[in-house]
Parts: sequence; structure tokens; C-alpha cells
Amino acid sequence: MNETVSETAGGAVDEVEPRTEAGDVLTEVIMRTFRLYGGFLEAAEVMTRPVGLTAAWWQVLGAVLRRPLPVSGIAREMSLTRQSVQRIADLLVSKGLAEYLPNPAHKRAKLFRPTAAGYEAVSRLAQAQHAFTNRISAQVDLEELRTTLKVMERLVTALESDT
Amino acid sequence: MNETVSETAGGAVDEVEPRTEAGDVLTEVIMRTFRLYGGFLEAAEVMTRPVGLTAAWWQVLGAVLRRPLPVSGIAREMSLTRQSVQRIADLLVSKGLAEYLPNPAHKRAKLFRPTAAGYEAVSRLAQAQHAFTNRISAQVDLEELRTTLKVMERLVTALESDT
DNA sequence: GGTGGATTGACAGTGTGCTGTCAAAATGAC
DNA sequence: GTCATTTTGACAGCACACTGTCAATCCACC
Repeated sequence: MNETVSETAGGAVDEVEPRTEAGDVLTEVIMRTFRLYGGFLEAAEVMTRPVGLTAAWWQVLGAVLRRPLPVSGIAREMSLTRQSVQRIADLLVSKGLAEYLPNPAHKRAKLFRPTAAGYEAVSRLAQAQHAFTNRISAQVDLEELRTTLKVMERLVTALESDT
Repeated sequence: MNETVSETAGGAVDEVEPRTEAGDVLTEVIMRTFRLYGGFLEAAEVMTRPVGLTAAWWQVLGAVLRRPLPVSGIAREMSLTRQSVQRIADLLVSKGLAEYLPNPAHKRAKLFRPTAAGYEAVSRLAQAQHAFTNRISAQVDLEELRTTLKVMERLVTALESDT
């Protein structure tokens, strides 16, 4: 799942069930996934810092740009727990970047949406994000990048049905 | 950097600098990176649970299978902070899975290495990991998986030199 | 019109990684 | 050998996501 994995594979333990060639490549892919995750997260933090947000706040605000949603709905959509989203949503409200509206359909599940300040922050971030993805993606072959996306989608599917 | 990003892109904000086509694909790749990260992490936790470890413990233990290292050396090798590794290393020692040895070359920086129990746990994990990567990688085309690895490596490099 | 199960928010606790600070130890320049 | 710099472990605090539990609310079924 990380460097441990490769150490384990190449290392001092008995190889009871050997890895296939594809398994070896996937192990490398997994390690790169962890590195990329860290790198993208760091890039997000660099982008959000001047705007006064964090990557997590950006994510939550972004989920609700087009229409208000209750916290639990955001969590469902982002595959996070209610509790994680709730914490951030409350923070965003306390910072004036979002607000709760009464929900006619549910007395407890208030609707969550950005304020004008929230929209403005996300709008500024969109520009930074576009510049970033344009800049980075220019350094790889477009067709190969498409293949990468396809493979990653298949891996996500495979993981989900693997349980 | 995540779903927010795509919402931002497709959403209600002004498009001052538009994304290139490659930028669009990369944005999707970023989202998949986050999903894959979560999925692989979960898979690691499923594998480690029966052995009495966590994914992070596995990672730290794995870094030191072949030769002892001081905590700060492990951190350097894994691109983590000393403090994170220190915390886990202390836990592993308290669980009897690793131990500290006096370091002739440095009075404070004790050498860290697995105990027999630690080696045994990692050995069991190696088998689970091989089965996992063989199983998942069998569901994608090998050549495309190689392309994916190559692109991810290039993206890691691009991110590192982007700062 | 109840009633039981699912959803929801609130609260508490855990694991992981981060930053920052401090003093002890090691290192390098002189 | 001496002294400034770097490395290291220890300690404290923060952000993020998770699990688990509880009571309020909603909804589907009878």
C-alpha cells in the first residue's frame, strides 16, 4: 500500500504466493497513488491559503455551489462521514463563508449553502486551480493521460467490488 | 483537487482562465487519485486488522525490514515527519513488534528494528498483499497499467518541481 | 393513526499526520 | 580544541477523518 509494500516484496520475508507481473506494476502504482495524493493535497493547500480556506473547506463549499444541501447529503455525495462534514460546515458558517437555511422538508436537517463571501472565495480558487491543472497536464502526453484516467476508473471499480 | 474542483469547473463561477482539454482530464485524474487513495488505504486496513497492525504501523515496520534505522532516517526515507514516525515507532515497541538498539554512531538516535513478532506479522501481511495486488491488477490491461505508472511518475516529478 | 426502522445532528473519543519549540547530541569550519 | 550549525528526540497543539452512541425527526408500513 506504500513503500512498505515494496520493501516487503523485495525484502527478507518468504514469498509464499508470488506476485504476478501485473501485481508488481500495481504495487508501484499504489505507491505513486500515495505520493500523488500527498502532492495534490499540498498543491490544494498552497492554492487555498491566500484565500483563507483549507483544502477540506474548499471541498465542502464546492459541493454546494449549485444548490443547497443538508450536511448529510453532502457527506453522501462526497463519500465522507456526516460528522466530518458537519464539523467543517459549522466552521464555514462561523467564518461567514456559508450559512444554514431552514429546510421545509426536514426540521433538523438544515440546508447548507455558501454566502456571497463563500462564492467569492471559491471563484478565486477556480482560477488558481485552472492554472495549476493546465500547467501540470502540459507535461504529460494527452493520450496517455486519458489512458491513465481510464485505468484509474477501472481500479476504483475493482476496489469497490472487492470488499 | 477533488469533487470541489469539478463542481467549481462546471459550476456557477466565472471562467476567467479556461482549462485546457488536458487540464480537464487531469482534474478527473486528481479526483480518481483521491478515491484510489481512500480505497487502497481501506484495503490496507482490512489486510492489517487480522494481524493486529494498522496501515501506518505496517509502513513503518516495512521500512526497517532489511536493516535497522534511526527514527529520523525512516522519516526521511518515507517523506514523513520525524514526529509522526516517532509516535508509531514508540507504539510498535510498546506492542513488542519492534525494539530500539543502542546506536554506536549516535547517542540519542537509537536504531529501530522489528522483533521476531514484528517480522512474523509483516510476513503474514506480504501474503495478503500479494493476493490483493494480483487480484486487482488482473482486472486491467497490463500495457495500460504500465502507461498509468509512467504517467503517474511523471506527474509526481512535475508536482515536485512545480512549487 | 400508530409503530418501528432509517435518517439526522450532536457529542465524545481515536488514529494519523502536520507544525512549532526546546534541549541534547553530533558535525563541520576554523 | 572551540564554537556555530545541524540533527535528533521529546513534548505540545492543530487539522482531518474515522467510529460509536444518543435523542429527535422523518417515513413507510400496517
